[in-house]
Amino acid sequence: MPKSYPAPARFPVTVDVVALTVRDDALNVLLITRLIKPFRGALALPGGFVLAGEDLMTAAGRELAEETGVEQIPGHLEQLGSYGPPGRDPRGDVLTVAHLLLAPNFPVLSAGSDAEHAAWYPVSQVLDGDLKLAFDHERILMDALERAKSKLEYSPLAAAFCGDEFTIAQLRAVYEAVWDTRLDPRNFHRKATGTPDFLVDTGRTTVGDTGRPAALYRLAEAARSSTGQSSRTVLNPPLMRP
Amino acid sequence: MPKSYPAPARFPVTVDVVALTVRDDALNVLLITRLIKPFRGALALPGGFVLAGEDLMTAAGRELAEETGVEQIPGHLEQLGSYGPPGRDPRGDVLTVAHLLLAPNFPVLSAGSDAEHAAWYPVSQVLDGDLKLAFDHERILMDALERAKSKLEYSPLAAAFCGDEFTIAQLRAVYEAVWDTRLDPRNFHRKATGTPDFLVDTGRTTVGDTGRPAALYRLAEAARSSTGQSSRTVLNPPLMRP
DNA sequence: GTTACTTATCGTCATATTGACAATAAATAA
DNA sequence: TTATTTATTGTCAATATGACGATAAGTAAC
Repeated sequence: MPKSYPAPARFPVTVDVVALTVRDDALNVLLITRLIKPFRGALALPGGFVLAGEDLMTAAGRELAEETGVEQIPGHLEQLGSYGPPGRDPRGDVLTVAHLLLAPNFPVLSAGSDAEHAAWYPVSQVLDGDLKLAFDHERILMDALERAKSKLEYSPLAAAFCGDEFTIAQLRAVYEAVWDTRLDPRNFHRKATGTPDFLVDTGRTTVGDTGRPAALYRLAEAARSSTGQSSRTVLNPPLMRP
Repeated sequence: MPKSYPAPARFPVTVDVVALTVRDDALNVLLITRLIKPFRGALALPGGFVLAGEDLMTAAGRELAEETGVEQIPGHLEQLGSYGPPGRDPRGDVLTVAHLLLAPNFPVLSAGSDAEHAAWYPVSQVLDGDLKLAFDHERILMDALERAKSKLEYSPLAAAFCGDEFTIAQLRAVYEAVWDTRLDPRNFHRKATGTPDFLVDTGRTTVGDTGRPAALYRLAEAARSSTGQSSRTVLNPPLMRP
């Protein structure tokens, strides 16, 4: 690619992770409290520098692991987009590749005193302006939210917020939290169970809860293989926001 | 974001552009013939190094201009995604931020002998294996194609392939070329003209062509403002692939 | 045990959208 | 004037959606 004349500038490259989950029927995002120089004490997305020879997705997973203590990537991780370099880090031109993690509510390591403390925060607090984020992380979060919302429309990725098995109501709660709307339980049930290649009935049901036991479903195999960036829609027709 | 221990590696960063257009009812991609070291003589996506202090989108537009001679960005440019660093460039770890351009059929500069020669190539030739691309550019192209296909479903971006004014048939030809399918002209007409905030009738028509003159439309103002990455769907309900 | 309550699931119906295809409109070509 | 071509308007059945009634199957209260 180089012509020859422009000096191939080199940039520090970081990966950031917008980790989303649903806790208490509300969408939450994982944030760390910065302990060092720029924006010290402020909240920020977890992330860090990409190491030489390291894959972007790997780096994102590693940073997530370092700052939360999770062993395996606990949900669906995908690339969101790249930001910068200019004007986003007071230390200079830093390019960041943001990632999106959709995961079940996993516990974050209660870090020791000198590690950056990670915790879940309701997204609504950021939207309301109650929480300020460092760098351009608020913008990245906004892009992540829009991505997550639209992903739920055309892909089976809502299930990434649930465990391996889940009820239709739990799946609906995910849609309601991410979209910040209420959905009719009966119509949602019809749509979710009626969409081909989406859910399979495990035959088992919940027990002990109040109300009628709910059937437990899992993602269909066809929906599980939605790996790379360029996976074809599975939800057809899509499940659109009201 | 840095802990302190891992040395913040710096990477050369390039931008690549997957420029797509419709020529003779077929989807084409802009490729350059490499004149230098790695993959010399092979076809590749236009692109080049990001300069210090330069914005990614700006860099993509600049590289496109340098290699085709276009003055202004001739269509819709958006970020596609980032690739690498490891294992994609024999010269070392290079991170590339791929971009997607959807544009009308614009003429490329017939470059002099020592400049990299850019030209349109039917995408089908790449898909058929008749053309081999340098680096991981084939994979990037595949991702771009899937992105373009899905963009046409829920955004008004098909119009980016047309000029300022266009007929319904021209718009349909875009969908047919990108999706590689045939669409019923009558149903398409109904859908395109019936979708709110999509098209506005200019009142004028084509002249001189064979057959009945067609009404000329332009993009509605609401659809024009679909700028950033996170623009909300305009086509609602979407126009899905068959 | 019954009865009340709660959540899950099935059913109904009007409306909107889609796909298939007939018919008409308005130009050019013969 | 007639044939040909492309554009545009309709029709109709099948499908999907939104609103909401009714039933099922548990737990909680008495």
